[in-house]
Amino acid sequence: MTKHDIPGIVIGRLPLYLRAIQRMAQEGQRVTSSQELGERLGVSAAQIRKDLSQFGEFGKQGTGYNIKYLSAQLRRILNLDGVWDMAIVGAGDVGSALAHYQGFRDRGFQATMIFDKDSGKIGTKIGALAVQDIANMTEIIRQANIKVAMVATPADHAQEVTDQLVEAGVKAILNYAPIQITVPDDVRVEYIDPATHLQKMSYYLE
Amino acid sequence: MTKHDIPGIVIGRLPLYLRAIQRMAQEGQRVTSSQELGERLGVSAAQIRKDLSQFGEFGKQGTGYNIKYLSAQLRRILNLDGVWDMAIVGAGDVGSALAHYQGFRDRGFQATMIFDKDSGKIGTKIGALAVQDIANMTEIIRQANIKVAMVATPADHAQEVTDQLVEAGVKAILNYAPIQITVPDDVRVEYIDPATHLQKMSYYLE
DNA sequence: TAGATTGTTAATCGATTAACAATC
DNA sequence: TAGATTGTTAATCGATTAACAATC
Repeated sequence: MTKHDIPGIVIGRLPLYLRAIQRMAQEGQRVTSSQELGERLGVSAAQIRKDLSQFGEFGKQGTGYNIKYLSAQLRRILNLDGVWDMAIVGAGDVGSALAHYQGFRDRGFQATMIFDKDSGKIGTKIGALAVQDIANMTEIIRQANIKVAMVATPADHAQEVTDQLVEAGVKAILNYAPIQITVPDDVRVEYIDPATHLQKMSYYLE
Repeated sequence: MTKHDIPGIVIGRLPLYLRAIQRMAQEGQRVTSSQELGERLGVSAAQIRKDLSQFGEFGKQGTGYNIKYLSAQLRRILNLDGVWDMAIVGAGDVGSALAHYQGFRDRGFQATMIFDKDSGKIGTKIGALAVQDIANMTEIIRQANIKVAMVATPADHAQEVTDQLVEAGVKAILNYAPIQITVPDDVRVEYIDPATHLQKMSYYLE
């Protein structure tokens, strides 16, 4: 089984399944079914069973899925057994909010460094992180063996910063800049752009 | 033509097309083709032509699409001719970053109010906005005829806050809380959860 | 006119769902 | 045992792509 045997659209749903069952666990629930999970998430029970069956047999006929077990399996599949260190590029409002955000840790990630090019910001602290000079970024990231980064610069610097991250060995980039960026085949990019989400919805307004 | 004749997946791509051609316009370009646009966005030329053809004929054989014209048409289709006022719920780091964010305006939205329940925050200013008491939210939003809101509360308050927004007449919600929320059929919800994006990518790491 | 590119149809591809035997 | 629910297959549904006549 290579990574590419499984459609990306299936992989994209696994984190949603994980989030939902972790919440169920928090609420003290021990077992769930594809039906219950599907209702919570607004997807069909058949789809959940089919998705999970791509990776193994995690349920039991008649009773459903043990939540702790399924949670552990999903974390294993998604490479979330440890915690991935992340770099943040850009110490504006978005980068700052990301540096403060406490929610990553429980879900397998933590920001360990933040970079900016503004000399007025370099050296200041954002939460627990001191802003570092972007001029040294490539070397520092490579040294620390960081594989995950979040880009929170203005659009017109995003590609340049991305090139440096790739050069430094980063393999997964979460891009907050409202622009498409180009990377080699072995690097993944995901996008977060609130305005595009809002525009999707405004179509249906009025 | 009702709104539901056109697949949501097509609507979801229009903002990306718009973003790309607005950038082209900014760079002084006057005309583009489905091929060029597709290369920029990593989608096929055929898909772009097919998507656009759902709404009309915007191009010219032999030459392509006039950027200003296509941009205006997309804005019209997406209901972006004016500026939609938005409410922000939750004045933590995320709400605060959203309140400061200058990028919405050019893309058809602006935050005009922010609410929190913390009496220590109520009355303080975040950018141009004074934090208001969430206890008065429903009334204030209804009064102002606000149709769009962003939820930036902790997960365990997101549903409660959503119910109030719906009650106040909001029809589009961008939810930053890492939890699925339930709304009536005539209300749209989009989700932003950086951790799920990161988890999608970690599957491919190592 | 020759070259380029659209809008659209038909073919292909892929994803979702329904159904059910297996079995806890 | 009877009831419930899985994992999986086949059928359905929907989205993408290829191809090309129309035409700028």
